[in-house]
Amino acid sequence: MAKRHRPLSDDALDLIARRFAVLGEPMRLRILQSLLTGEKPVHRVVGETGSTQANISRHLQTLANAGLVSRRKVGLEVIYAVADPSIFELCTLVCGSLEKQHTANARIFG
Amino acid sequence: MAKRHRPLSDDALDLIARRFAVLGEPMRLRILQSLLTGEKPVHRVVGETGSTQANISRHLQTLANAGLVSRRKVGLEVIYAVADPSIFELCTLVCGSLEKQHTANARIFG
DNA sequence: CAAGTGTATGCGTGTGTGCTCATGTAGTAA
DNA sequence: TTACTACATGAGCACACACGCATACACTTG
Repeated sequence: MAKRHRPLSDDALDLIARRFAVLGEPMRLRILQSLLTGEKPVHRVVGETGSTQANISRHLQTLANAGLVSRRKVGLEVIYAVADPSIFELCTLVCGSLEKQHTANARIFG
Repeated sequence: MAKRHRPLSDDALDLIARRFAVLGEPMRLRILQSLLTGEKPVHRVVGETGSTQANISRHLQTLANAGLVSRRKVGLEVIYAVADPSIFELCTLVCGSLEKQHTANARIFG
């Protein structure tokens, strides 16, 4: 621990930014939240998110390309699952930060 | 701790996604990395990032609107500083995840 | 006042991408 | 084979936004 940070290369920053960008779409977060309760086929994610099958399929592909979800074919269905649990740590961190901002604003404007 | 997660509302997911999106631009990460070594005026960030003054100014405004950096005017200069240290925890988490993916890929393709 | 420095912003452009509609592809079952 | 289900994908549209250029604004100094 307490490792001193050298500045990251531009390529590294591009990769990090890319991951953040993938998580920066509300629909994809909804998909991940749907997968939080367990792996499921596409049509179930479609049902839980209330979006189009085409749209969900594309977002799932984006998530899979980023290595955030895994793909497994079973008969007719393609079953997706969260492949990188760090996602939820990230969301938890952001939630905490947002709550802190909110209470700070409440102190100012409340 | 070990609080069970209720599903987040769509509004909450929008806020979280917004924060990820703000961090999802390489240039903004470079700006934050520049501010990592301490608060500094705009023109110094411009020098360290090698981008345009107009561009940096706009990105800094985006970061400030998201509450990630603070703004402080001193004479002619406007001095920005990181306002939310959780940013770096987020980046550290992502870095760890990316490294893990990389070594996994190395095992497969190496 | 005028001149110079440091930031912000209006405008136009190009690019990326989220969404929908329609169609294609794979697998199952009759 | 045909018919049906589950998923992927091509085409087109619309919108957001990163960027550069020029200009406006804020502040200091002469």
